Amino acid sequence: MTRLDVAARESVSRNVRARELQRVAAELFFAKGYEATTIREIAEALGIKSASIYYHWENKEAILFDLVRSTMEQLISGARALLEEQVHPEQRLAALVTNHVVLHALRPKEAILGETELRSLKDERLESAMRMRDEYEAIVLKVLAAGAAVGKFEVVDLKLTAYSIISQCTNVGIWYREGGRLGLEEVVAVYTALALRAAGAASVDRSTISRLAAGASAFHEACA
Amino acid sequence: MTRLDVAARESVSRNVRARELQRVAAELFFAKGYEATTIREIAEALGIKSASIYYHWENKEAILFDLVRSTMEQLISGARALLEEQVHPEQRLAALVTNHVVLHALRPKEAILGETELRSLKDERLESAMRMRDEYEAIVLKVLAAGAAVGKFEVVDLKLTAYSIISQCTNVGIWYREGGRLGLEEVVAVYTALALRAAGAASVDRSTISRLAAGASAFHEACA
Amino acid sequence: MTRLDVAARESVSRNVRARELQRVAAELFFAKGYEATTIREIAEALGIKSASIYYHWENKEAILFDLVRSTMEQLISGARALLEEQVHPEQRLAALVTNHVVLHALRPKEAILGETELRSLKDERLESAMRMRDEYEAIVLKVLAAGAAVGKFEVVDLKLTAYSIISQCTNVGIWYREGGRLGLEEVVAVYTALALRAAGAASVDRSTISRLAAGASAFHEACA
Amino acid sequence: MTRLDVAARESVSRNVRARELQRVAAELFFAKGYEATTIREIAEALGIKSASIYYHWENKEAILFDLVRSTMEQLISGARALLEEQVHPEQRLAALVTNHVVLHALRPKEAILGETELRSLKDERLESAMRMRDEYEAIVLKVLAAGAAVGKFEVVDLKLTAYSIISQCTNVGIWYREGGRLGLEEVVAVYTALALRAAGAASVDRSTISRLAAGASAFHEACA
DNA sequence: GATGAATGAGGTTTCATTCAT
DNA sequence: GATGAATGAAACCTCATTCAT
Repeated sequence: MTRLDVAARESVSRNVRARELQRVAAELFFAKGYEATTIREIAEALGIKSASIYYHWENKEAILFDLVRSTMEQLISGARALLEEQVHPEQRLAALVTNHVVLHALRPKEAILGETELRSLKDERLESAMRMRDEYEAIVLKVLAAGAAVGKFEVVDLKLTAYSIISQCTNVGIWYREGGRLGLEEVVAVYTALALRAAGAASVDRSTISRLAAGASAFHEACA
Repeated sequence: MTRLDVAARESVSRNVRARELQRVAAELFFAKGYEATTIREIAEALGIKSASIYYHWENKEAILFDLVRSTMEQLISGARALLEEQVHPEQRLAALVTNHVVLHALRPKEAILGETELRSLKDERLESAMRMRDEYEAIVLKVLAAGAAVGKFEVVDLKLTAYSIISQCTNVGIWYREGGRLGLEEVVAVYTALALRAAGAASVDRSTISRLAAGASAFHEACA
Repeated sequence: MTRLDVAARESVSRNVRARELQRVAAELFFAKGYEATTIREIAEALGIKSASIYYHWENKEAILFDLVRSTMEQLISGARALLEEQVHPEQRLAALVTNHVVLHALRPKEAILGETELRSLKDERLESAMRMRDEYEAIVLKVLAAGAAVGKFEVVDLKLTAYSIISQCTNVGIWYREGGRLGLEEVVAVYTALALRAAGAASVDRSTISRLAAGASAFHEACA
Repeated sequence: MTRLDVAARESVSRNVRARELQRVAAELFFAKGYEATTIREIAEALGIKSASIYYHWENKEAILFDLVRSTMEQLISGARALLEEQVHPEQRLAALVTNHVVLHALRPKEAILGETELRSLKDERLESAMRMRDEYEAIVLKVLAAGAAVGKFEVVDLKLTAYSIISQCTNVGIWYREGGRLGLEEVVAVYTALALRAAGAASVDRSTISRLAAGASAFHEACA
């Protein structure tokens, strides 16, 4: 084995550990909340001792922050990627909704932490997370404002509509389960319809939904 | 002073203490979360020692449960009271939205705990709280279903629409502040419009909004 | 029992606890060092659980600081009290030495912590302790300088002589034990002789030593 | 390169590493104390990982012991070397003081550990270190006793005088810095004067001081 | 009604040390 | 020679809760 092989394998194994911990921590944080979850529980779920966690992470808050940051980054970059190919305001809004819904459906536990556990972050980590959240909100607001500006949307209140759309799409993570009553594309279709209604916009046809859902799924599955 | 007078005064002062604690605890639970809030902090905010809390409450969980129960009861009874006078599906949905928005605007800290801190309740208390939540959801679902049945609503998906409406109305507690950009009636108007759009329903006129907002305010202020 | 009685008894019992802890902590810090002493050991020596320590003290550092502060205050106030009655430079220096030696002989474990464990204090507590140490050094320096100014002392180097006298007197705590080879007054006599030699001063007669030793003993025993 | 050359080179590089670690460890132990210093800090200061320390040293205590032993050996062998050439009691005492002061001035951090951190050693290492300390004390006592026996010293108390001289000379390490108010020879002069006064002895002339200081400096610099 | 004092349980984190590579 | 990863032990400290007064 060459030196590079060793380095590569080490890097892989480090990533594997990190991924594993993120999965386990997200599960526990989602189920019990960050504060109610102990480092020991995370370690036990990983099959290691709690002290070993500290070789990889600075402290408990860093674990939460890693999760929040990585999902927020994925949310934002997914939004940007899907928006790039859309021109019409309705399709742009549909793209945003699809991205949001797909991420929250595929990684519900991780994705929701950015909403529910932000208050457990402190100082720089809190600021950093809030900056990302603001960045995402700005993207949504911009799409709504642009559609309203060209007369395609009839928005009751810009900010409140944005909040409503975001919060209703976030909801998907609470109830959606693979193999449930609705397939992922159908869920996307429902939330897109609701969002377009909230924006006072015309609906988009099903083929657009299909295309967007496929794109979003590909993007977010590649991230995992 | 008769025996009864003493009892009455004690009961009143007990209620006063209880109200005070509920206010303080809601504030802290809202700001830091239930798990991150300590009994000592609550006691300090009340100007007493932590041991004294246990004269009034069985334990920490009971404090949370009291808050959750009282706001859920208020939410449900408010909804029933406002619905009683409405006949048309649109007005009935508007009544639900108004009730929800007004309660969350007037008592944001208490009202949101039923969403965010439910998972800290256990056993019977958790079941009891979940039963109330289900009861409230059933009311919303029934209004939506009735409107759809008579062809006044065009609902994409019953359950998802209900969730959407509830979650977007709950949002109001996060940003609404008395004396802010929008007055309470305007906020009600916005959320009613959004909810009617989500339900695929015709809009209601402003005078209805005014009447409902006034009724809901009266109801919930009387509770406080 | 009246209210005042209760308050008095409580205050007494609090002081008793505090005294007890200071004795026990001084013993352990002296024997093993501050860092090597655990809160549990202190608690066990007191017959309580480690958590109980935190009802009385903010943290471990506060225990050390309490010890350091109280002995430094006693050292300084003892020096001031004994100096008040002395006029001649030799007697003033003898008074300083007597005070220092007696305190370190009576409370060796507490007294030495201000030298050996200062570095474990941090921030304000460290600054506060260093301010007291500087204050004490200034007293010694002033006495030496005054004696030199009137030609009664022949000081090789002011600062180094002060350090030497202080450090050799501090030494007493390491070996002196009640009932040992030398009685307290004899020890005072030895260290006074050494200090006067170090300062290039005439010796003082034994009756002065006796008087000073008695005064210092009375003062410091009253403190305990 | 022969086998022996390799061994020699290894031995040299091992010594270089060892010297480096001793310097770094002494610095940290001096600044923060042995207990408060971590193996990781030592490793970081050396630019290696903490696990690597264990290739060179058995454990943390061994690092401290190595430091204590090497400086104590140097203190004792320096004392013996300087005493060899002195005959008169005053000069012999001056030689002891010079040796002590010079070592503590040149290697203050290492030298003081034998006083302050002895209690962190255990079992054989503690006994070994205490034996060396006793050996050194015996040398000082012998010089004092010999001077007193021939009537050149007027000692108040043999043991206490020895302790006083040792402790005041040890002090030099706390405040002396190269390039400060006093040069090394002046410092030696001051402490020699103080020691001779403490012993009730006549002073020695400056040329003796110069000679002793030069000899001690040469000896201890050669050790480094 | 209130609280001083205490405590059991357990939390996060640190640290010296080990060992396979 | 060096280190990544892990760990046992234990440190400090927190907190809900109890109970005698």
